[in-house]
Amino acid sequence: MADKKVRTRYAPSPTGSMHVGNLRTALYEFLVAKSQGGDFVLRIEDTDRERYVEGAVDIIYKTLKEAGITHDEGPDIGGEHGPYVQSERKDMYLPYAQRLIDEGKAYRCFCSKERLEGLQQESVGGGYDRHCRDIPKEESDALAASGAPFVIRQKMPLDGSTTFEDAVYGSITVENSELQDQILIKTDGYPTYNFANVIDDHTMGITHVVRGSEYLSSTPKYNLLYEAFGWDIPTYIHLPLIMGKDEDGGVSKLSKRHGSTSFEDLSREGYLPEAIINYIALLGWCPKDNQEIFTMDELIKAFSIDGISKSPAIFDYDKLEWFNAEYIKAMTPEQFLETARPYLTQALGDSGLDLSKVAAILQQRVTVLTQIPDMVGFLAKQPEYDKELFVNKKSKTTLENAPQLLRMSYDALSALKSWDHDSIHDCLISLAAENGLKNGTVMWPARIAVSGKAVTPGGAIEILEILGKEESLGRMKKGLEKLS
RNA sequence: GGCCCGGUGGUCAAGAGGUUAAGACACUGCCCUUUCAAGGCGGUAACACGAGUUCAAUUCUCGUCCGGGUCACCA
Repeated sequence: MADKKVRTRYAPSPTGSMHVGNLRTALYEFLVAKSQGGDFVLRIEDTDRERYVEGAVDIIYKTLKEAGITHDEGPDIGGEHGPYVQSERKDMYLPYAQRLIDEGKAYRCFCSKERLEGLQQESVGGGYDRHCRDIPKEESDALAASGAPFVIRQKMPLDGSTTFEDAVYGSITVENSELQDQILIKTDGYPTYNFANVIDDHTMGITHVVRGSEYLSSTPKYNLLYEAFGWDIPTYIHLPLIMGKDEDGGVSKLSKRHGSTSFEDLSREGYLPEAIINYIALLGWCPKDNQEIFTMDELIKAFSIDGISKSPAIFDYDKLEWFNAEYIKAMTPEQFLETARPYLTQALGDSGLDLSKVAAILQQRVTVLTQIPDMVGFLAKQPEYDKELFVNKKSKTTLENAPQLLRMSYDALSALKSWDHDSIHDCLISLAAENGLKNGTVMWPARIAVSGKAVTPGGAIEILEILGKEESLGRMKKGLEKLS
């Protein structure tokens, strides 16, 4: 068999923001294709007009773009297999369903929703009873012609079993008796997801179907459809689910109640796209050499299907945060300044402070961008603080010695001609040396006075420098007053 | 409930019939230090259980238990 070019597709429904589970599926589909020199296709599945959300398609484009997952074909860029929006393909599906009816592999079902609901209530897990499966052709045609609403169902085999191969889970067999006569075309004329999926995947030449393992049990239904049409069955790659921790300690498929689970949310909360992608790439897949940090190109090179695991993975915000911090630390100072700028501006406004200096003390300490305003707010406006802050055991400072120490620093700094990092540093360090004190003993009171916080990004020297001489001395003076 | 899938530290995970059962996150100890971080060096912690196969099973088989998924005119 000649090697066909690998083609995968990401087929989201425009129903809102992009969940990390979907994002991860998109990523893997992209990686499956790209790691084998194939194409990655974007297809919008909007057959459910009731759940359609305005603007959701744009979110998909935006998310994919920010995540660095680029498609080769799609609604926005076209391609040879269009249209790429299911609603625009609507007319394609009915003929296929009709063909199955003509071949006796499908039939019209005229049952009302009420009847079907009744069936479900009668027996637990009991589904459709194939009531319309054997309506004679003439009768069916006449009913349809009379305008009676109907759906089209596929005739499932009554006995035997269906087996399929999954690239991750291996061989899976399901008894056909478990399968219902699935609906292909809904009353509104639209195809069901399952049906449209098969038709689209086939007509778009998709070779590898990558999706979450929640589809594992419905895969036989897909295969029966491929078989009914006599089409080649694609390679199935089912992905282990991403789970979230429930409040009661249990776990379940990751969803909104587990917190921020969409790319948008995470991004808004200060996680970098690269970090999100890197993290979810490793949720369910492991490289041969255990590398942790990956660029997208590296992922493409390292990715292989046999590294995909079978067991579900719990989404771990701690690890995501670690990745985020790694990416932040790896930025150039300029890059970090730019990504931090909105947050810095939010906290510091037009305080006139040198943002690049502020960014510099932040870069090694920030793990999530949204922490920034809280971390630097004290620079713009000193918070109220308790004089107890001047007490620090490790630095050997007490309420008794703090006034003198602070006074000492104040005088020395006042005399300083140039106000830059080195000058301040030398000034305070030599002050400590001359008085036989630990550096920390001198630095602690100064830092507290100037910041009003027990914990700050950067030490006394950095904060003094950023604040400038006038503001620094002003704050120190207030500190002295507070101590007296 | 039926069916399907899974089960290595708290989390992500590598692994192989014989290993001191990797690594990362988290937690934690020490060092460094101008607070906090970052960085460096350590530490605690795992093969769900019971049979079987085998000289040898965490690894293969079966059962049990536990967990998850799925059973729509949703996707």
